[in-house]
Amino acid sequence: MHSLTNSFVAEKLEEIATLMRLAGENDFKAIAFDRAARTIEGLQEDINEIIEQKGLTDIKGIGKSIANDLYALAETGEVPVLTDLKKKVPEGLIKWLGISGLGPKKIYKIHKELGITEIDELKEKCEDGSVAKLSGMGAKSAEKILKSIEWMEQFSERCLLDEATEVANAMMKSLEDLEGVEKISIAGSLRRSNETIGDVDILIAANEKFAAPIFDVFTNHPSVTEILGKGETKSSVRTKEGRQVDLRIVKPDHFGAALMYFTGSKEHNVVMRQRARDRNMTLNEYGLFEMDEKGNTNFDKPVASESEEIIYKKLDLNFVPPELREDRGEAAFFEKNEKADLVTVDDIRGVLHAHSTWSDGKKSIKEMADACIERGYSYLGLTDHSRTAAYAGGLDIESVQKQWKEIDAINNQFAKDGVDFRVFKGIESDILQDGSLDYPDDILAGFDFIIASVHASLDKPADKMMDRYKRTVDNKYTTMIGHPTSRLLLRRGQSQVNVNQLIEWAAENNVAIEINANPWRLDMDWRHGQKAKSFGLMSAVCPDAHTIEGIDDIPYGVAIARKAWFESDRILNTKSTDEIDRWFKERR
DNA sequence: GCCGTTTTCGGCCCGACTGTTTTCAGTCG
Repeated sequence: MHSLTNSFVAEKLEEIATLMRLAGENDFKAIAFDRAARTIEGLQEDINEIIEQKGLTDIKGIGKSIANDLYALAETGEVPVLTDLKKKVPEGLIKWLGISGLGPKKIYKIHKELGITEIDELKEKCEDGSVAKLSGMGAKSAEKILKSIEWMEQFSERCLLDEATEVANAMMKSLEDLEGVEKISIAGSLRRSNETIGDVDILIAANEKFAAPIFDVFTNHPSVTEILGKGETKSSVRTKEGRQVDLRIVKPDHFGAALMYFTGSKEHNVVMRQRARDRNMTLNEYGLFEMDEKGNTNFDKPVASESEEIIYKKLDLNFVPPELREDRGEAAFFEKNEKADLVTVDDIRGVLHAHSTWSDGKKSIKEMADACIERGYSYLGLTDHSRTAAYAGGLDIESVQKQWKEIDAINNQFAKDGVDFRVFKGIESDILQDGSLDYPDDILAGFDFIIASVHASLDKPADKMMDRYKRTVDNKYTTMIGHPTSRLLLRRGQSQVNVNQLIEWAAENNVAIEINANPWRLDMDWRHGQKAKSFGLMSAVCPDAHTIEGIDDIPYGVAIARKAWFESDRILNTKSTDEIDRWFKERR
């Protein structure tokens, strides 16, 4: 039997869905695989156990056929249906999906009729007019494809949360005070705080007569390099960063419905529309409308439309925070509960996980501490690299002891000056090959807290990786696990880690798992939030700061913590200095 | 491919926009 991780299985199912679409199969079939992928990704139980107990078909969305595919995957390491699809659909075509304006149907058609599989070939066929000659295509389509390929070659399809936030804020600033703008909001995946963002969506409530001048300001914004489309209700631009920004202007009466609609997620919207239908109503971007027995709808008089709160209310739900709109149990939760008490940026009282010039940080301990004070934080949990991380200037035992003296001196000086601030002695200890920490016990005992992170041998198979983590979590000196999967978004995949299992072990041992707030990481992944919640797992929003600016990544981590359903009392660095000091001491 | 107190077969959420079309398919949120 092959040991699998839930995310690996989800990836396979997603791959099948993508290839099915490209192969021109019934789209509903592909949707079924997509659904199954998402379900397994969000599953709290270990997929291996479910497979062992032959319990896959008990899961909603997984029938006989997909179950058998997964039993085969566990037994042989391969899914027959995927192997077949790979023979049928050339790998090169998957990249074509990134070309805007090209979907699976057209890709399949072009591939079949022109016999090409690579983007370079597609470019040629667009240039020589072959693509334009195909039925349903034309000169404009070919030109659009060429432009989109050009863009793809220059920029990546998606960007990190910090870049999207900056692009959006710059645009919002130039729009929010314009005449006629009654309401303005970011929508889409950025409002939901996804870890990576494709397009930036902005929604404005304004009366029609103001729309044209607002769109003019938008398309003439200094950061705009290309206008992709300009209509009466929607315009799209490309910025110099390579991001697409969509602006929609709706009537003030429709703002709530439109905001809900454009915030998504698609999956959340589907559930909300289904909910509307169950109540003899229909929901679209203009509002929630009554349906009579014959299924006719009176679109002139919405039941609700002006605010999200009232629409949710009419659907018998309390307000669902945007971060949670992913169809992962939010409907069931907000049917019963008024709110989820999610952690906020203002709740964060201290900075845990930061580096100094002692290892690979750019600033001294004192400079980092001062920067924390300036930002209103009460403590700094300093965690330079441990000795095995030689590439990052990891500290040998002698250096550790010297650093402790420096920290003591700094804390004493703060006390003398009447500054209410404390530097905690921490370390980001490498998790060694065998799962042990990087110093002997007598040294480990001298730290206030220890973050244990994997920095080497990232490609070990899942069971080896989990053996390592088991030993680390069992070590009484481990306070927290750092960036559990070692992923770098858009750059490097994740290690084979059974995060569900890790959460159980950590919660049982009173070990926290950090949410690394660096936009490249945002690891642990928010998709494990429900599991973490049900086991009462503690976390901390950690900037992993190597510079002063790095501290300011904390809001991205808070966004992910919210998306992972963390209340403030399960986030360590919402505690006061005394409280967290006590927690560090008492947890052992 | 999945699912079911309207269904074991026939649906599967909804609308705008675009480019190609004389009525619509494909794409995109």
